[in-house]
Amino acid sequence: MRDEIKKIIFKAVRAEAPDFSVDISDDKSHGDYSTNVALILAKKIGKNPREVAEMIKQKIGENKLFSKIEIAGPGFINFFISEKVFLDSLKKVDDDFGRGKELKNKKIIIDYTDANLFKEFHIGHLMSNSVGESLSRIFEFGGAKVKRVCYQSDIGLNVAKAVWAVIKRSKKDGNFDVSILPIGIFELGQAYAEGDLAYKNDENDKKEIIEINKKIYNVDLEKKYSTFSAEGRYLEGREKSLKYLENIYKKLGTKFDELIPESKVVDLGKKIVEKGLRDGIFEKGENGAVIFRGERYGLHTRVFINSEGLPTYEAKDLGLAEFKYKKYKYDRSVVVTANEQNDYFKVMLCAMDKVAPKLAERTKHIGHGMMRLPEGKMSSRTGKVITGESLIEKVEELVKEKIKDRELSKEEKKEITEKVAIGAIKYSILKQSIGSDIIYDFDKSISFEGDSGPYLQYSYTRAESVLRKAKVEKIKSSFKKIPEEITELEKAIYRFPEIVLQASENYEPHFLVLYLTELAGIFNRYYAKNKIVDKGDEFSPYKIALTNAFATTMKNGMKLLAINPLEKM
RNA sequence: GCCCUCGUGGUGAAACUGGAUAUCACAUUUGGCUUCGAACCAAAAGUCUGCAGGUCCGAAUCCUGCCGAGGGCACCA
Repeated sequence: MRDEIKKIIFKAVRAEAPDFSVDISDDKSHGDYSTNVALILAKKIGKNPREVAEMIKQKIGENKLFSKIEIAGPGFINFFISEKVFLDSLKKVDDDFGRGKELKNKKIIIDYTDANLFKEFHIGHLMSNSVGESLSRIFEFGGAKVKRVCYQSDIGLNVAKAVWAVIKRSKKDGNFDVSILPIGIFELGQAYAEGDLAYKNDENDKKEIIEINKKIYNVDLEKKYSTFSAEGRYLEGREKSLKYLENIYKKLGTKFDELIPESKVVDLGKKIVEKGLRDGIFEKGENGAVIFRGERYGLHTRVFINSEGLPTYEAKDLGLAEFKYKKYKYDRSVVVTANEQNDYFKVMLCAMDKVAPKLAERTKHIGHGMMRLPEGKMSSRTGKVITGESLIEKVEELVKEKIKDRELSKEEKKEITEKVAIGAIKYSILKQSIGSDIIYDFDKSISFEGDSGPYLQYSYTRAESVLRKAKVEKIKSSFKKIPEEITELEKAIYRFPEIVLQASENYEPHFLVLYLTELAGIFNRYYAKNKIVDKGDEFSPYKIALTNAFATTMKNGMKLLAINPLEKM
């Protein structure tokens, strides 16, 4: 509708059209949509805005889309949409309602979660996953072909540190002790912290870790190694980590098309940098490291190949981009990480722009906010983290407590517990704009009331419950008899496709969250005021149709957030 | 020291990217389940947007300067 109105205005003002906006009015008395075109145009041609608005209004004349056009305030033009428009759209609501075409035939590869093998899955990964999964679904709904990938670190100094500690722990008096095998995944997180500490504090340990790092770089994943070798320990831990992560992804509703291990892009990245070095894009710095002078572009210098001759994260990222492109020939590549990497990405993308401009052009980095503890930053280096799992478990406990007296089967309770908990967490992450941090305060950030995941789920469930009752009472939905005046609910449902588009264009799921929360509120108010299933009411079939449209819209929207709709809760 | 974010009722956020009377939720106070699910609804009170200037018909949003918080700045990812 917004575009429709824009077109109409364009037609009315001809070539004079300046850059103007058409907005959804937030105040009912200002109509459904409003535009500032007259204000901007007036400035340009030096006339009174209200006069200009009047002129435009005359030119638009009659249009069956609008029931009324008004000029208000300093010169806004307010459009009142005719009820027929809302009702026509209401009739079309189905599982595809909201589906767009703006990304039709576009191939998008999206990279998110990026958990590390040999480290625990912490809240940051949970955030990246929620954001990435939601964006993926939004892009798909907009018509894109989406490939979900997860770039997982399975190599590099961080891994070497963990492996070093694991080796140390599985030794007794200098020899490997079989009884200490195998290592649990929880120990891996601790192993990393331990290895990191040793790396900093002990020169000898540091040397050993660097040795291990080199060995890991040369591991052949297809080959078998002795369980007692560094390579063997490494492969075992790798296997365990992968399984552990797979479970979590499943619970969160993500199915990756491909898990790309860091080790796969190492050589590719190194080659790109070496070529760039010959072309003068990179240069040799102190100690023979290959660096990129970001200062030339207002950024900072970063090391791409370290003095040991090993590619760093930056080189690997170049390799990763090429790897992805070779495989998927994407039109757009989206990378979701925490915002602490924003500056890093600027430099890396700047370098990429020099060595592979086509890829850099198509790449978009999204830095999501970080989950912070009230007392400061979480760090896996110090072992001070909240794991994703422990958070989910904690929330599940609360849900269990809430539904313990409900008459539900054991299976139902299990499903509800899990889905409500995940929904609550996802909501709390997605409700604000992507870049801003969340202060992790357990009681406040994960809520079941008001602005919350369960609020959405509850409203949907309630609507479903009403529809079930309608079936029992044998009242069928119908648009034959429509009340004189339509309500806010019809209008709100109508807006859904525009909101989806807005979320897609801005890479911002929170627009959707805000909208769905409002939609749920409108339905709940409607529900409180109206008896929907009522044999004595001639409008009952229409109310049921409206409830049905609401439920479908809600379901479509929740799916885009990867929050599960529930029949019962 | 340099660079990048951000500062909005007591708390957490929003403001459709420069628009109309700054929204929403939590918490607080009050009212509503013999009637389709009260994880709900209704009502009250509470912010003129860190501070000081500037641009504009119009600023939470843009510019300048302070104050405060967070992040990043060569061999971690």
